[in-house]
This record gives sequence, structure tokens and C-alpha cells, in this order.
Amino acid sequence: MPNIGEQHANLDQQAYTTIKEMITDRQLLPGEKIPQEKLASELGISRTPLVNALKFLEKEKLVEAKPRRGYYVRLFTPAEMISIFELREVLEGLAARRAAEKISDAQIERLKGFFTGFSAGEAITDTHLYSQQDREFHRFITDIGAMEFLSSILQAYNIISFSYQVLGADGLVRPPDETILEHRAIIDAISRRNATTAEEMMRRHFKRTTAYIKAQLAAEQAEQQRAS
Amino acid sequence: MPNIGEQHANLDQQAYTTIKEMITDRQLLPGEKIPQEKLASELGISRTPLVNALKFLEKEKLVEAKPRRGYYVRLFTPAEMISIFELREVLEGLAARRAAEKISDAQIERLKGFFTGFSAGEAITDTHLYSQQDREFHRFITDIGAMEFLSSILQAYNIISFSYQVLGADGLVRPPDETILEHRAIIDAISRRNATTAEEMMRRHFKRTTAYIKAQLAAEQAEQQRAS
DNA sequence: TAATTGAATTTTGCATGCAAAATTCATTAT
DNA sequence: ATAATGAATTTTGCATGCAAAATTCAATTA
Repeated sequence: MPNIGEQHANLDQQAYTTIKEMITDRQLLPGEKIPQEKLASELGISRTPLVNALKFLEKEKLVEAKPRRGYYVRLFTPAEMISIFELREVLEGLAARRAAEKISDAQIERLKGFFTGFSAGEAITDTHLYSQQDREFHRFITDIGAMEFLSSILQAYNIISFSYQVLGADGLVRPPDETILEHRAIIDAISRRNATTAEEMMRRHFKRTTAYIKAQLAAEQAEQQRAS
Repeated sequence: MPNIGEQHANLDQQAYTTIKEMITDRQLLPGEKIPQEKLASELGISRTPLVNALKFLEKEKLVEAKPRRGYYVRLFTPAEMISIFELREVLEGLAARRAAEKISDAQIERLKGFFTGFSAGEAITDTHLYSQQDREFHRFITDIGAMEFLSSILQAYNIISFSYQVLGADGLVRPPDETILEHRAIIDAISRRNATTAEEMMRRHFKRTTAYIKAQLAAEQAEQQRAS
């Protein structure tokens, strides 16, 4: 579900998607100035749709406009990273609640299929696969539970994908052995169509992640203090 | 806190604000086509910033773009109206929780000043005043509690102001005698800096409003059914 | 009279032009 | 050598131009 010009392939949308990818793929780095003329000609378009795309990305906080000085790729602050997870807590909590209310039998089967590759007692070694399933899992639930506005908020603010900026190389915030139990609890609650518990479990999942990030940031700061 | 080009008065922002007001003030009516050339010259600007503003409003769902056919003022569907209140439930719930954690002594005094004009036992007759305080009340709490992203989401999606489309002439969804107790419970929880209760009370407040709207819509539909 | 066709007009989507602001770079002064 | 000045260049913010698409409207036909 694209979030600006729906489907009709206009150049704004095209530029928007491309630049967004360039930022997520780290082709454009935080702090870097975005060269309008250059990028436009690279994309084979004029400055007009390029600038439109940048204006959208500005609203999503992916770039920063410095008036009369151009657009710069933005770096999220620790406070913002925490905010993103606090928002995901309540928004995905809502999505989980609604998913439990709306889910079909077929979708329950697919939901139960997540994380089956990882057996209960054993330590999880394939963190790459786990990370991938993690994202798909959250997306699956929000796709089912999200109604008007919710999905576009989660997408427009790039909350889901950009949450993954605090992550380790494997693309995970917390170790899989810790999160898999929470994921299973969410799957269980939604499968039983228990809306209240589903929301509760999703929120608990994010609360723990938020706490983890806060602790990590505190540790980092202490480290920096010590180094100076 | 404006939500596009921060403060530096650019024409995009100016057009954005003006059109938004024209929609809220019902100078532009739902379904109506927005005449670009005409509006631009009325605002004394060219089509460029005007169209930019429309693109932003499209993302906020206030207008709808029909490719190659122009922009139209949008009408919210009943399903969307309900979604808006469900989102406010979780978002303002989060804001209330954070407000309880962050609020200063001076702010507590101001918070306690809300709805003091309405005495406990008596029926509320000045619905206009109540409606105004209602909005200010919610805004006060979100201003205190909102962190990065939250305020811009609440604003960008126009959730607060546009929730007031289902309203009666007085600008209220539910009768004041019903909501004032809930408002007082929220004030109380935040003043006691009880974050959990504050969130709980705010959510309960919205849950009831959502239920009320759903009931009203169901009644309206039954009415229409009967008429045909 | 109502429906159909097509030419004239309007409007959209995007590129380009242009002045004002910002930046760069060479020159001069300290 | 570093700092200060200002001219040349680049870049931004917005208006305007233009082709393609859509709409309007008059003329024609059924």
C-alpha cells in the first residue's frame, strides 16, 4: 500500500521511492546534503518532482530542510528512537487487538507458521533468518489489524523500517532467545482471538524493547563519559 | 508547532494553512473540486506552492487527488471517523501517560483549572463553552505529554480537529454531563502523577466516545433503511 | 428532443527560466 | 601564513511555459 500518489505512476512517487531507498540503503548518508540538480538528472527527471519528494520525506523526518540551503539526510536522535518504539507500542498494540478481532481461519494458520523453524529449547543461531521473520511477523499483524489511517501512519513515518537504525549488524534490537517467547505469546493470543491479551502482549513486547534501548543508550553515554 | 516548513514563511506553508482553514471553515465543501488557477490568484501566489499544499493535504486525507482530474475536498466515511477515535484512544492515552510523568507543578495548577466553571451537581447548559474547554483540555495534555513524532502525527492527520465532523451543532460528540466526570478523572490522575491511571482514564474516555459514535451510526443506518 | 461527434477551451503534470540568496574562490591586506 | 573582502558561481524558491489529457460546448444526426 503506497502512501502518496496511490498507484498512478507519477514522477513525485517515483522520486520519493527512489530517494527513500537510497537513504535506507545508505547510499545517502546522514548529514549529507542532497544535490538536487545532480540527483534529478540521474533519475532522468527535473527538479520539480524531486523537490516534491524531498518535501514528503521532510514530513516523515527522513530529511531535513534548511531554508535556502537545501535538504540534508537526517540522523535520528536517541530520544526520537525511543519515541518511535513508544509509538509502535501503542499503534501495533491497537493493530494486534484489531487483528485478533478480524483474523480469518486461514490467516491464523499462516500466523502460526511464523518462527516454526526455531525449536523451543534450542538457542537460535540463524539471526539473519530470525530478523527477517521478525519484520514479516510485525507486518503480517499490522496488515490484518490496521484500518484506515493506522497503516499510513506506520508507513508514512517510516516507523517500522526505521526503527531498525539502533540495530546490530543482524538487524535485531534484542537477542532472539529473548523475543521469541514474546512473539509466541502474541501468536497464541491472536490465534485464540483474545483481543485484550493480544494488545497486552504486543505492548509488553515493545515495552521491553524500549527499556532495552534506553539501557543501551545509557551504557553508551557512560562509555563516552569514561573515554573523555 | 507547525508541521511542514517549521517557521520560515514559505509560500507552501502559507497555502497549506489557508486551504486547511477553508476546509475546516466549510468555505470549501466536501466533494467540491479545488480550482487551482483561481485559488492561486486569490492567494496571490502561483500554482506551484498551491499544488504543493494540496499534496500535503492529500497525505492528511483532507483532499483527494484524482490523477489528471484535480483535487477534491474529501468527506470522511463512518469507518474512518471511528478509526480516528480509535487512534486518538491509543495516542492520547500515551500522551496522558507521558504527561503524568512529565507535568510540572505550575502545569498541574493550570490543568486543575479546566472545567471549574461547571459545578458538580448542576446540569451543564453552556455547551459552547464546554466544547471549547474540551478541545483546549485535550490540546493541553497532548502538548505536555507529546514527544517527538506524536504531536506531528496528531496534527498532520488532523485527528484532533477533524474528529469534530461527527459532531452536533455545539461541537460535541457526547453530552457534557456524561463526559465531565471522565475529564475530571483524567485531571485527577495526571495531577497525582499516576501515569498508568492517566492512560487508563484517557483510553476509557475515548472508548466510550467510540462506542457512542458506533451506536449513532447504527441508528442512522437503521433510519435510512426504514425510510427506503 | 435526445444522443453523438468533434473542435475549442481549460486544466493538469512537469520542465524550464529567473531573481535572490548562499557558497565558493581568488585577490588583497594584515 | 592567515584573515578579510568581494566578485563569480551555484543553488534555491517560485513563476511561467508547454504538451498531453480532460472537459466543455456547439453542431450534427437520429
